[in-house]
Amino acid sequence: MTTPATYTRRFFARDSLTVARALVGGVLVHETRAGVSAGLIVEVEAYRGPSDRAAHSYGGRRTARNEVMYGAAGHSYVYFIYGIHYCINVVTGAVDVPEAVLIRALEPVDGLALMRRRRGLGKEAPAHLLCRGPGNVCRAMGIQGRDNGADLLCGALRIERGRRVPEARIVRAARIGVDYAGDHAALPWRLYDGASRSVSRAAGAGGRGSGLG
DNA sequence: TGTCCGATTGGT
DNA sequence: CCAATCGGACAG
Repeated sequence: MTTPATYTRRFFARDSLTVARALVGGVLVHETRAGVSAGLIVEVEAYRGPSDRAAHSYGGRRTARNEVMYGAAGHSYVYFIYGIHYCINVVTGAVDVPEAVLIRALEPVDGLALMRRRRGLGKEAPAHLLCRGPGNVCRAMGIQGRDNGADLLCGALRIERGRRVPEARIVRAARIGVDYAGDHAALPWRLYDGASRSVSRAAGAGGRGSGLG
């Protein structure tokens, strides 16, 4: 095997919508004592900083929780939500520009058995259900609060270059669970691969078509 | 310290 | 549609 290609700091240091688009097709990898797990990124959401009402950094809000959003791009922003789930973001933009990309779904490519175990699912569980939705991504990948701030350019938790997804397959829609953001809730800043069955339920999977022809 | 609420999920 | 479940944000 050859060494997998990685992204550069500069790649992540762009605006979050641009990075979000470029990350579809990337690969999230996590090496732990339990083993390696990895998945193709098929669904993301861009959170665009202080002007974005849906962002944790809206209005320049800066707390212990979202502090890493203000740091260098390419690091993880992991937070705990609803008393149950973790969500992982990739910090983007320049230092002091608090933007991020939320990883909402992966298409599993490695460590499927480990993912099933972490999810508490049987061996028959379909691959496309393992990392469907941001909470499930973290559960299946073994990502927790201690992974907040990790440098995703290298290390146990990282993002590698994967496949190039054609623009024609990219679906852009409103972000999920941000109704509190008023007008901003409708902006098309959720991007996903319309050809993937691994996208979250909210994105159109689990029933009818995905919106792609 | 007290209260409110969430970038979710899974089942009804 | 709704409950689960608890850390974070903020008012006092």
